[in-house]
Amino acid sequence: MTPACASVDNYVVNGNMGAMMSGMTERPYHHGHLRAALLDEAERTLREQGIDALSLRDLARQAGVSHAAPRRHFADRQALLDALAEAGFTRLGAEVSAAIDGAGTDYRARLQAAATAYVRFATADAALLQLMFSDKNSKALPRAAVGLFATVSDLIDQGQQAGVLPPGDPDRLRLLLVATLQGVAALTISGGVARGQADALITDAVTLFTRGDLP
Amino acid sequence: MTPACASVDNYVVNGNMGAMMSGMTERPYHHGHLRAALLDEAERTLREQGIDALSLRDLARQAGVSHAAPRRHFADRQALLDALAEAGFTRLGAEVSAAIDGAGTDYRARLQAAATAYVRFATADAALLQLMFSDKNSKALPRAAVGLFATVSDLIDQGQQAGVLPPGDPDRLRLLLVATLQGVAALTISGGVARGQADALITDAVTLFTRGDLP
DNA sequence: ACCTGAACACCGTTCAAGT
DNA sequence: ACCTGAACACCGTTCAAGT
Repeated sequence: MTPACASVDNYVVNGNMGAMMSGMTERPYHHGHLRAALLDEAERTLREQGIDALSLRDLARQAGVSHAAPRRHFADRQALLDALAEAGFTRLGAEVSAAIDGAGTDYRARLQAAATAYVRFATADAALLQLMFSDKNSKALPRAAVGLFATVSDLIDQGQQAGVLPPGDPDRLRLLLVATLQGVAALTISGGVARGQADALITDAVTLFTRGDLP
Repeated sequence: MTPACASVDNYVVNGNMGAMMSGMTERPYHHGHLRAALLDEAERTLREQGIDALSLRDLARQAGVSHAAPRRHFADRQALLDALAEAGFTRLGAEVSAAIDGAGTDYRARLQAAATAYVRFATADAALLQLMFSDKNSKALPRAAVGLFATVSDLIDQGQQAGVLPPGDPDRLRLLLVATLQGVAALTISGGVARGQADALITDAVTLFTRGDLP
């Protein structure tokens, strides 16, 4: 469930307020994992409570450090958000890639699997996806999204070579596909479409791109 | 600094005439237009500086009232954002509708005009569009977006009757079209595609939906 | 190198009181 | 009915100082 920060998990601060007020003198903390702990906790807060609930002071509190300590690892709040977005792109790219690899050889099935993985990520981490596509990291986006775009590009190439996708500039087709997936995700997140409708939308999009007959 | 409140011309003062003095008086503000002035200024701040720069206290300051005065008209910050989103949907619906009406009789031209109007709105008011499709107003969305959805539904019906759009469930086709436009807008806003690319993307989307040949 | 504690300016929200 | 002023709790950011 929680990616990143895998090998080092021995600190386990089950942070709650009163536990470290007084009494036992547990202060060996230099903490050691502060950066990873902050990112981990931030990702969960983002998922469970949205971006408005994400506060540097609160994260520091939950990590058991002073409110100024995060400054060593993130210059400001935006730097933390940028790091979250970057990690999000890496994970999204990996999940889409894994979905394609596990989808067998039929091209439509592979395309459908990629689209489904994308929308699943979007609904499970709506706030994160919105952060990833925020206009604030227009510069950081391409750097972290390279893997995802490469995966989709390969998918486009395969489809065109197999004659299942329409011919034409593969870059434009890739952008259109990503845009469509992003739009389906956005509408699903915003409540414009329900869950079952989302699956139908994905199917329709795949059908449209592969020039099949819409139902 | 500026008095703002310029484009407000159809508010109605219900039985509060005593507060409005004839002649130009600068000071005796009960203000009279506070709600409209706040919305006006908020929309501009949103456009020019983004949602993070939108503060109730700042809006009150610019309107020349105390920081607690907005409370009379908006229960909290979220209520203001909801009102902005609702007004946004109304305006977006009107602009798309006008674009279609002014696009002549050729169906592809009408579809292209609608798509262009949508993306133009999205790039001109990026923060507002993100607000409109935020997951926070999942309930308020359908109410205000009805006009827009009806316009797009009409467009779908025309296309299917003319045989230019593929047959099938018009509701699903409408969702797919809106999702595609939303995705193109999102990618354009986030900097994933440039301006000229956006136009090409729109053209490709229209071509795909109308089953023409992609370039 | 990493972290603390105090300080500053700002914010949203509440509420008694003014007019 | 509409608005003010003070108050509260919270926030991001900065900086001298601790270890």
